[in-house]
Amino acid sequence: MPRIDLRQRKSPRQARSTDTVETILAAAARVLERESLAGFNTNRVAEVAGVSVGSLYQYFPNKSALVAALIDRHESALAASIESCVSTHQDRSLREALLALVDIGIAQQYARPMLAAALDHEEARLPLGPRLRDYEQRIGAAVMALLQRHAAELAAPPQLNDVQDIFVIAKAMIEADALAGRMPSADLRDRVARTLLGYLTTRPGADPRSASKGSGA
Amino acid sequence: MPRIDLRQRKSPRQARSTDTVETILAAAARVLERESLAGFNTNRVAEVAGVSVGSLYQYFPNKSALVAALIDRHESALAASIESCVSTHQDRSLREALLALVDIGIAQQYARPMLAAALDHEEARLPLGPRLRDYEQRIGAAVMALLQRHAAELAAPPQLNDVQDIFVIAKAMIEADALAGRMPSADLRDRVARTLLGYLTTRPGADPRSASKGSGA
DNA sequence: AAATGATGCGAGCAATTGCTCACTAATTCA
DNA sequence: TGAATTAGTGAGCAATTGCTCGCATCATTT
Repeated sequence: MPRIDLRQRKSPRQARSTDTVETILAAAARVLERESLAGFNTNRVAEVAGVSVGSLYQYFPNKSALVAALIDRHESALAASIESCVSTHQDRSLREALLALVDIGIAQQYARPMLAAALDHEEARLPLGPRLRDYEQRIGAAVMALLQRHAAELAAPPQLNDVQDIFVIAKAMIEADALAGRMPSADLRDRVARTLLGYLTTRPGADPRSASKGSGA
Repeated sequence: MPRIDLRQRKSPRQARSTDTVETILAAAARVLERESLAGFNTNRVAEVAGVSVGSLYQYFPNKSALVAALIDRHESALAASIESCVSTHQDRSLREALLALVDIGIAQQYARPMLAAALDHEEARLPLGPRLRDYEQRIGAAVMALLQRHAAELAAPPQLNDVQDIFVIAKAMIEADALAGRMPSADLRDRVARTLLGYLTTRPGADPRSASKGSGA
């Protein structure tokens, strides 16, 4: 399984090749969301794109690079949305800002649930380049800024840990909802926001009993 | 891609064939956790098991059925653990019971993180049979019983929704932690328990502002 | 118009895959 | 003992896969 190299093979110099790359990526997304990873192969992508395999391999060195490009776009768009959202909701309450962030996640997941899930899974297994790290860092910074702006309402000063937890919790709840039904549950955004708020505003040792026990079965 | 049938092809009648099935399943688990789904193929599984492909296909009708069997065992064990845990912690505090449940999840995820993640992913895509539904139902009933025992401490009477959310949240947080590092973070169980408690004991409309808005971007 | 390069094509190779089938070996039963 | 049943084998087929390469077609520059 030669899954090592990642970068785009060649940059399109003419307008029509840019279109080709775009068509290929769109087709890749469609194949990935319809057939999942099992049916995702370069021949099929080329066929759906109405392009020859040769053209595909002119711009992407291998199959993984195609997926990587998809992930890159997805993550880039997410980072931009979140940064914009955080700055737009600067003087809103923490709850409102969180709700807005949750809405972004819902929009991303519900737009193409299968695609999002597939990309998510591949993201964990692929050797993500510095670009991806950068997006994640930007997202982390934006959310951290939001938390610091509302530090007074928090149970503890915001840590990097908190940002990651928030992200994981929201993503999981939304993904579960998205994979279960075609439409988002009516109370999804409130449930997620409530969970996040509970996480952020509850003191570490809320319950007096068994506060410092460590060994369990 | 003929991925339709699922059931075991033949039941072992002699002792040695039982061993063979066991060996095959163990090898399947090892291959799945080491090579992920990409490198998971029946020839490789048979090779690792030290058995011929023919023997493999005598008990499992196809590749998917192998994975399904793995999922079945995994889920069965989880259901048993949870039922046992809930009944063991009958007269403990809600927090202690939740911590114990979280410990079960941590144990399952950290024992074989890659395997757990792979099975998790396949579980969503495979046509899970009635057996799986049964396990999930048992888990749901056990957790629901726990919640009802502590209904007084809850913000609202426990719903099926709550059980699912709890499950999703805990699983996601643990999985994220497991995929990040080799050892569980020191504060993982507390963070998860805190999140779950926050979820359960926070009133739906905690923040007075923007309680009943539905449409967002 | 001619030269140069960028873009696109698609047959098809080498490798891998899921899986079958004709067969042998072990076990159980009579 | 010897048939009948169960278990195990592995070469290899048919299909699919990722990917290359020689060649045709376009666009741009001179």
